[in-house]
Amino acid sequence: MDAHDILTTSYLFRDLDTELLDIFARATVVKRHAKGSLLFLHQDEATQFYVVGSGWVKLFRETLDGKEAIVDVVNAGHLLGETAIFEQNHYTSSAEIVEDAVLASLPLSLLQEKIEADPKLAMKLFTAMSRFRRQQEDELEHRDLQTAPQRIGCFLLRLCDPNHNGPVRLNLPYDKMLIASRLGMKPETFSRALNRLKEETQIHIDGATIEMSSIQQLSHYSCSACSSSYPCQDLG
Amino acid sequence: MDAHDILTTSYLFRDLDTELLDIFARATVVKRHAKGSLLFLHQDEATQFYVVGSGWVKLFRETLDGKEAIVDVVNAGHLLGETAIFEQNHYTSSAEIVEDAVLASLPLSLLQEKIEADPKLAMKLFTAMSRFRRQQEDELEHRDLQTAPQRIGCFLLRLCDPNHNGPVRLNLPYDKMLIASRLGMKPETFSRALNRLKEETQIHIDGATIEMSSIQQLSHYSCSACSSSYPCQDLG
DNA sequence: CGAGGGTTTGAAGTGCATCAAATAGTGTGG
DNA sequence: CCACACTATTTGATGCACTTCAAACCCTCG
Repeated sequence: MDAHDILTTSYLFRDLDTELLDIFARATVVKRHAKGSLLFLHQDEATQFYVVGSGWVKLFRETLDGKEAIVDVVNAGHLLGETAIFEQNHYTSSAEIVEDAVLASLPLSLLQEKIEADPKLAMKLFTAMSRFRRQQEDELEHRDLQTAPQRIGCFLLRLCDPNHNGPVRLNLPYDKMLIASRLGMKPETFSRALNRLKEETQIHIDGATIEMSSIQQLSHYSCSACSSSYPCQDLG
Repeated sequence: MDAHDILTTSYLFRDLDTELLDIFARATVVKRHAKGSLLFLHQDEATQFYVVGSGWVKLFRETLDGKEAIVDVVNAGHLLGETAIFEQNHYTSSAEIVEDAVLASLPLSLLQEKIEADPKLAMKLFTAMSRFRRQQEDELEHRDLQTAPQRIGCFLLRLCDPNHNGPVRLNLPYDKMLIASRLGMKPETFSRALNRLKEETQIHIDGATIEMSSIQQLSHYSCSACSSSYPCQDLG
């Protein structure tokens, strides 16, 4: 995958004028990152932002007493660190590679310059930020109103293609431990909640493989405790 | 308070070119809203956005089974409904007046038109969105990592002037019931947590009045369980 | 004064966390 | 290919924080 390919997986760079896209592509460095490596730290000085080409990256913050809160876990097509533009060039969270990843890195200064010059690009970044904001609101609502098994159900639904009909079979995208903290629970709770979900919805779970006879089986269970109805995820 | 006055309480319109500000001011309608009235509903078609001149407005969402999650409770200087621009002109939450309010209302179409034309205005909106996004991240972290009394302490700290030295005396800005759900807890829990906070920090509470000998008294207690150190709030 | 909501208090329940230990998986060197 | 070391996951027992349900108290406002 070259710079072009990775950039255009992100909404921000899709459908951009060829010249502008080329400018970004030429300023891009594509690099492989091993699982476990740290990309940047909360409150570090920021010069680069990233587009995920493949793999998974965890965004998190730590308190003084060593506890960590996960902000998000993202994969291909997502932006990392771009918000530092609006925060005096400091990252707003730490980022760690949790599954071997290929990342495109670009200078923040270039993004800053171009969004000020190109309203179309600015609107795209607005859309991306807005989408993330909405996701955060959903997340907050879920923590308030959904039970642990419902949150897992919701997480699984977001892995599905909402237009798919009939039986679904899917794999958990990363460690159960990580999914647990992504959903704001402990590994033990996750394990038990998954069992409860299995009992209460009749879906089939074997290790990291999930099978269900239909999406409705889950959405009925999880989405009743949410203000938006399925599919609630970002499309496109 | 006329349109100009209200608009310039918001970061979005402050330091704007006089001509542009005038265009917005002429399109503004200022209206008084009584406590209890609904401003708009989640997923309603949106044509207007608002700037709060005075009073308090609750942003919330409801699930099918009647539970509600509070997104935010805002006062003077805050924007309402402006994000509908990026959501196909639909509001992303409901809004209810919780303390008699004066609101300036403006057409979304005008905002849309002007941010596409004026990069400076666009950058201001970016800053406002970014600030809100950060606040949401903090909120999520707090729900994860802080206890109920710590969250109340954090809430109180955000009502203080961080540069103030010595004894502080302040009033709760709205109903305890509402503060409770703003912080994601039940009224009973709030009441008990407030007592616990009193015991554990030696601050003085009488009805809606809070007194403490210094800000440190609280920040030491609440901010130890948070990734950002006091003052964590948005300045300016 | 009395009605009605806001607030507090008490008693009991629920869900998730914690601590501890067993089990399953994975990768390593022999 | 096996045994070991190490990590991920599961299970059990117990504890704590917040919720729920119920009732009292308080405050305000007609």
